[in-house]
Amino acid sequence: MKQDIFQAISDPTRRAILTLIAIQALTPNAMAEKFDMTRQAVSKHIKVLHKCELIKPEQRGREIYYHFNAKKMQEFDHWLAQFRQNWETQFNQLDQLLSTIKKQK
Amino acid sequence: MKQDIFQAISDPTRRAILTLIAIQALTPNAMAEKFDMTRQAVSKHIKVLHKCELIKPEQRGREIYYHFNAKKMQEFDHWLAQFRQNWETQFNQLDQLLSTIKKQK
DNA sequence: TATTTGCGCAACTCAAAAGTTGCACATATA
DNA sequence: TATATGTGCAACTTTTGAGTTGCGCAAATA
Repeated sequence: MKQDIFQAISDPTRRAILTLIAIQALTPNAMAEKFDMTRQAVSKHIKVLHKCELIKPEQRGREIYYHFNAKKMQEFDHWLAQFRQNWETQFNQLDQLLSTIKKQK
Repeated sequence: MKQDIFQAISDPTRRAILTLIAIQALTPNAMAEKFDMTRQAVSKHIKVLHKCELIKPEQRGREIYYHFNAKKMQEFDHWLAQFRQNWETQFNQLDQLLSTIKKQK
């Protein structure tokens, strides 16, 4: 199994988990109650998120609270940076204009 | 097949395609030359990217130039926005402090 | 100590997705 | 017109991943 952050967020359940624990750390059982699936299924999603370090466990007795890891989430932000100029400047429109000119000649 | 931008971005080849065409529109053949796989395999990735509108085709004779659609990529940026406060403020540290206090009592 | 509870791990099933080969079709070019 | 080229589509195989059931272990509780 890959442990890639992009693969990790491709699943809707895992994105929901991240949204939940970004507000408050939760245990696997607490998460499972929110979704219509078994604890083990949620546990598998946690495993994926943990492997790629998007979440961090904190053991408290027999319970494990999973925390959101903002630092890792920033990697998405960095990856997106390469595309920012494509929407922050008129680059796109310029590109399209050039294409139109090429087509016409 | 889903046509979800998160699912589309989860594949490394598709991310590479996006990086390539964000700079310059390319034909499927031109893309396939960059990767160690058949044209048909690349074509399938293009189909996924096209379905979720991360890329836009432009027919020129028998060739098809695929353009990067920055507008769609912004949806990813917007999703990420919900987590920005988690790294832009001291929210995390505060959360950890509260947890520590809870543990101690 | 015995029982309950919270959790992770392993084996399994089933569905989805990645990649291949082969084909059809339209546009170029000889 | 005949041939080469660029592309998409369909059928197929193989791999991956989501979800289930069953188990074992450690911590809490009676």
